[in-house]
This record gives sequence, C-alpha cells and structure tokens, in this order.
Amino acid sequence: MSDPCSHHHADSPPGAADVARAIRDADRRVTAEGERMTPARLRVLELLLAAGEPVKAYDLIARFGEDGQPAKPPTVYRALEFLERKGLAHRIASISAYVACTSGVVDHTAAFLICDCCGATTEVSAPVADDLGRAAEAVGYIIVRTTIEAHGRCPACR
Amino acid sequence: MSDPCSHHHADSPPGAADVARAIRDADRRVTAEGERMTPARLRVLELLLAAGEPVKAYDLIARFGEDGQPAKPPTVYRALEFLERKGLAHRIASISAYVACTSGVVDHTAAFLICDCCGATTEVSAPVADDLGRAAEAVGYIIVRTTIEAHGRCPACR
DNA sequence: AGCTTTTGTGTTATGAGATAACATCACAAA
DNA sequence: TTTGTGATGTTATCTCATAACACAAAAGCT
Repeated sequence: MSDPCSHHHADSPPGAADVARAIRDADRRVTAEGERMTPARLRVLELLLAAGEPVKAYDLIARFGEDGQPAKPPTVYRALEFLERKGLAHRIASISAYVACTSGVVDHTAAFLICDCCGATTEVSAPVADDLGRAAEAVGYIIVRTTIEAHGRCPACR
Repeated sequence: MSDPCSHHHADSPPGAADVARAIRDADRRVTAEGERMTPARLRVLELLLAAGEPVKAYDLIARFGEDGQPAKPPTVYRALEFLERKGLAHRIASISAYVACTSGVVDHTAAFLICDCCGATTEVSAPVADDLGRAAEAVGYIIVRTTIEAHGRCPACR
C-alpha cells in the first residue's frame, strides 16, 4: 500500500460454509485429476480462501499450524506451487502475494485489479489476453502464461 | 528460465553509439523536466541499455563500478526507482528484473513478452490496457499503473 | 555572498521472499 | 513384498529489497 487509507471498509470475509464448500470442490477436482490433495495443500488453500484477499507467503507460514505453530517455508511454498499449477491459486508478482482463485474457469489467464490504498483485489477475467496473444503471434512468440496486474483505487478508496 | 535452452541465439547487443545516444536523449529529457540526471542514475541506465535485456538488481550492483567495485544496494535501487518514475526503465515483477524502456512513448503501459527459455524480452505497446481500463471502470476501479508480462517462447526458441 | 530547504548519496544493518539439498516417509503399481 | 514415485521434514542459505541515519550538493531566497 503506497498510500494507506485510514477510512475503513466493509469486510466481506467469505463465510465458513463458503470456504468449506470451495475446499470440498477443489479436493474433488484434484482427486478426479489423479493428484493428491494433501493436508498441507488443503491447509494453505483454506487459509487463502478464508483471507479472501492476497496473503504474503510468510503470513501463511505463520498461520499454518492450527495450534499457532508456524510451518517451515518450503512446506508452504510447495503447497502454493501446487495450487498454482492446479489453477486454485494465483501469485501476484507485483506485490509478492498469493490469492485463492475466484474464477470458476480451470485454465485461464487471470487479471487483477489491486487497490494500492486498502489492498483489496478483484480478479477479473481477461478479455485482454486475446489482444496480447495476437500481438505476440505477430512477433513470433508463443505465450504460455500471462501476468496482468492493474494497480489503482477501489470504489471504496477513490 | 524454467527450461533453459542449449541452442544459442544471435545476440543483438545495442551498439555503443546507440547506447550513448539514448543516454544523451534521456539526460536532456530529464534535465528539461527539471530533474537531475546524476552519475549513479546515468550509470545504471547505461548498464541497462548496454545489456539490452532484463538485468537483475544485484547484477547491476556487481557491475556498477567501472573498476569492478560493486555498488551498495541502495545506490542502485534508488537509481532504478528514479528511472522507473521517469519512464526510462521498467521493473519486470514476474522475474524480479529491470530493463531499459525501449518505447519512445513517455507515459505508457508497457507489456512484455518474455522467453522462458533464453530470457529475451520484447516490449510491446499494450493495446491491451484499454480493454482492462474499461473492465476496471465497470467495477468502479481507477487504474494508475498496470503490469503485463507474458511468458512463453521467443521465435528463436520455439 | 550567506542562509535555508530540498534532493541525492554513503553506509550500516536488517528485513522479507524464496529455494537448494538431502533424508525420510506414504502410497500405489508390479 | 518390493520398487518406484511423489510428498514431506529439516537445515541452511540465497536472492531481493529497504529502513535509518549522517553527510553532501544543488537550488532558491534575501
């Protein structure tokens, strides 16, 4: 947050029921694809979903143990890598943070609107990537994965 | 480079004359805008231009002194911050690297095509940002700055 | 010129983000 | 049961970036 705001916002933390359902869905999908949704992976996904906003890796590490015991960094980074690979989470490079995927689409290019004031983020589907794909093709590139991160002010902060 | 390639590419390091001219232009522009193009800033810009591709901050730090003496990190990070603010360089968040701006346009949203194989990058003007701007407006966001980084394979590596 | 303010630099130290390397474990296929 | 693969535990370390403070250089003012 380059210029943190003092006014407060209505939090919209996803309800426990929502989180539980999202986790069950994710678990089923991963299992169906022949991969394992292990406790560590479930736990990290749970933390991301419960936060409802981007979370720093070391915050996940700190919150990892139900009893307050932190995890070792590789535990969390490995889980994040897996979740990203499965499309269940995204890394937001410009702020070095991670967020649960809110798009139902499995293989998609995500675009983020990030409020520099309060830190809220919105994942929008990117009509954007198509244009870029064409531009890339014209130059001879094959695009595998695209990071789109727009910084600015959210409705509450503007 | 997630999957480094062994084949080699024709390097296209900008000629010394090109670098010198770009530096003079930048110097003039910055001075005209009432800011100071100090030796440290010139040096970092020179290193970025000469590289012709994204460079890690600590590589700049290592190469900083003409005599081989490294700089202290803040020296380089401050220069990078300035160059970015002036639109003379860009930070590529997804690979934590910096690159000289190759677009003539002063205030623009840059988009990058990054080869995961050889590390080459191409800066393309982003027709992309307009779409995103409209999408953002629809949700009530004001966009200040956008990061667009497409990873894939360059013509030589595909 | 003398003074003040602003902007940039030098330096030390440390914070924050991420991964290498290797031992061990769990699980499913043969 | 054996064997192979994928996941985890653990230690250590590496890379990236900035805070904080003292000092210097330039620009603006009277």
